[in-house]
Amino acid sequence: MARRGEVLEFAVLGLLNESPQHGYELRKRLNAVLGSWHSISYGSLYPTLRDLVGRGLIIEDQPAPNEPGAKAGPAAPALAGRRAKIAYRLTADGKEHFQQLLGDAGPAAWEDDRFGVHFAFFSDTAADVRLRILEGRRTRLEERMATLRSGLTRTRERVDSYTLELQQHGLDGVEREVRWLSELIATEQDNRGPRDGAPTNESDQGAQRLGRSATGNRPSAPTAR
Amino acid sequence: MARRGEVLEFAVLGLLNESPQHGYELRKRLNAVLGSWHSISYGSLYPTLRDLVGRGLIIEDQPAPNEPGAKAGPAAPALAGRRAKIAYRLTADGKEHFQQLLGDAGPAAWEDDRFGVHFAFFSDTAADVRLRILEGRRTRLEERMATLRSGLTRTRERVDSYTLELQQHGLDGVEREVRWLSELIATEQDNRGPRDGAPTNESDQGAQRLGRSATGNRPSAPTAR
DNA sequence: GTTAGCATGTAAGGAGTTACATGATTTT
DNA sequence: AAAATCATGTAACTCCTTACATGCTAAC
Repeated sequence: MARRGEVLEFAVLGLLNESPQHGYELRKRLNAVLGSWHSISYGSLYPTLRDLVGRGLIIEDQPAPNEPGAKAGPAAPALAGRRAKIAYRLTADGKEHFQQLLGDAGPAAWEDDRFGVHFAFFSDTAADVRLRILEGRRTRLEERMATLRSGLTRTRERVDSYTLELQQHGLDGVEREVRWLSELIATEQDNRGPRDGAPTNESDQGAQRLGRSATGNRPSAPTAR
Repeated sequence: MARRGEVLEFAVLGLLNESPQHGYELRKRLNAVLGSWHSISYGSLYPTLRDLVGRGLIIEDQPAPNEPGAKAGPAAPALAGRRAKIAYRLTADGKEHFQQLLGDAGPAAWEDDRFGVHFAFFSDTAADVRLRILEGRRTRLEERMATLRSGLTRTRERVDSYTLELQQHGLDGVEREVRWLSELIATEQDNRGPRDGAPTNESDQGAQRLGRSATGNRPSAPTAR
């Protein structure tokens, strides 16, 4: 069944949940959401869209041509013609499916590849789910930190300096990630702190002031060090 | 021609350049060298080995049945039998090819995927090549930093806080990477500073004291170094 | 004498990319 | 009218993983 990439699928549903769009537009937004690292290509996007259509999660919204002539319609100005833009939007099933994905706070949500997408749609995610994902992610990274650290103390003096440097740099990176998550978690807890567990409303506050105050990194001028 | 992954191939050649090994061992070392992130599977490794054999870069060294090949193991296993371990080692061609890969300081060497492997074998790399790779890498990342920054100032206030936070975090990460590279570059230049351009010897000093002195991150004692 | 771990391999397929092919719209 | 850019799509291929299949050796 072609089982197209789950991350890509999730991201597409999320973007279409915000507003209907056509493929070309979608791709650009996608590359922003999924980070600057790996950029999705059309050869990947369009088959995914077709797959989602096939499963009834999205539908193609062909902006009504003047004459729905399948082939030979005369090109009316603006948005008619034989090869019009295809705007995709979520079906009811698609919305439901997306909400279900959003609600998933299980281990899958804090894997390396998945976490980014989940985070990208945190504004649409329930506060408690956000918190559990952040904490799960942090635990996962703390485990990795422990592994890296023991690896480092074991191999110290046994490998050359560059390898050591690389491993240390990797460890530093993970530590930085953990600090970041801890800040986010603290912010989340602060914001729901006094008000107790009751969620205020659907897309609640809490995202409004993730002030990047005393982070520790980025001390002053960014480039001119 | 099956053109197996270039990174994997490079790493295998590099490890076999250090010492002949068999596949199982190789895989573990590989996962250390390539970082904890993506771990190579046998389904990937063995075909690569076969490919390298086919191209005459490595050969299979089947240890003679009742002659143990001086295995430096916990105990001395008398290994015999029809299905013995296959130790791979570089041929003359393989050594030459690896040296050629090591000498490449071109753009390919500072791509995301390639840089790590190049760095892992820096001890075997000429000092000037090291420097050019580090500087190229830094330039690449500075470009990315600029892109991210302009993206951030453009979209600020237009996207939700979580997306912003994610983008800012990504930018911070790249900045950190650039600082790291700058330190490494400074160290490299210090070490060859007085002595001018003449390389001292094959696997020269310079890697010996990459002191992670005043890095700025890792404020206190991480492991008790 | 059976479990656990070492060791080598293969077949199928997943997740994407590149390169190509085409057409529509806007800008110069 | 040419060029650039927007827009959609396909075929072939790459690189890697999963799951399987096999057999050897050490330890309990």
